Amino acid sequence: MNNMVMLNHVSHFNIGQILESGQVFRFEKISDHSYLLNAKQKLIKITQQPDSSSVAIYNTTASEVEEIWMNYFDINTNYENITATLAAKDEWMAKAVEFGKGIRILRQDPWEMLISFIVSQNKSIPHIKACLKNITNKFGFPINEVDGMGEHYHSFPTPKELSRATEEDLRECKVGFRAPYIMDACQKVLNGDVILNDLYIMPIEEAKAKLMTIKGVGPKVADCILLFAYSRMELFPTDVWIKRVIEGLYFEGKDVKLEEIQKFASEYFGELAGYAQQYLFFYGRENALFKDISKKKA
DNA sequence: GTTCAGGTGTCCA
DNA sequence: TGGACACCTGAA
Repeated sequence: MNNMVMLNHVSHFNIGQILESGQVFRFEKISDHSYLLNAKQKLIKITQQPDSSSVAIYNTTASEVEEIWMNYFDINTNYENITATLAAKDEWMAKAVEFGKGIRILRQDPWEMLISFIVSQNKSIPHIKACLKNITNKFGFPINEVDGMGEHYHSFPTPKELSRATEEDLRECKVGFRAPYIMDACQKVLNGDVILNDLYIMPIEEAKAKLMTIKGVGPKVADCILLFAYSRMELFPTDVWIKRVIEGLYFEGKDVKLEEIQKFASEYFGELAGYAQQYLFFYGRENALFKDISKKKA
């Protein structure tokens, strides 16, 4: 792959941690320090040596980096204050931040996040990735080939492209009972019931309610979309993993209602709740923290 | 064979 | 208003 652009002196950037923290699905690890990332209708390879502040992006140009990837990777946000503030909360946060200090919250495409997190419900991450690959292969258009990869990659289908899919088509992509949800999302976006670009400036509760008019979008999926596409950092998407971690760390392992966890996160982490969620999720999942709690309670 | 996975819609008290 | 329960699918 040619056309390499080097990013130098990037702090709080670890490509492995960024991609493995559960916010993005269309990537592959291709070697120890290299990842292939399919996003923004591009295919790039990213290579970063351990603990290096230099990041090599292949198959791109300086102007693309300026126009697309700087924003996508949120390079201009200074994570120094964010990590320092969160680490000062308590010793667990300090550990979580230290463990995932190279995490950044990406600025991804709202439509792709909408479909991705509809698919994500009640699925494991490898399965989510497989379903999204099926969908892109079937309904996206081919993008540039990669040397020696022997595989064609496809862009994420637009609402119009995906609206061609029948329920049967979608079930062939192994999305199961989520097929009608995807069709409803296509329809509401295409007919203007939900205008994704409007959500950037909409009050947070209104934006969330708007997303939840789509079938298959509940509070957790809406929070993920608003955090990972719209950078609404005050949100704290609460899934089974993060629920266990919060219960384990801050509620003595007791079963706590969703609302109570959200209330706690909002009061304790404030505007940084979304970042805290990412650090805790990554820390909790990589270390399988409190994985047994739900079993013991049952 | 059973259970569980980054939840949500539906039904019923 | 809130608590069960089912739901595609496939991996463990």
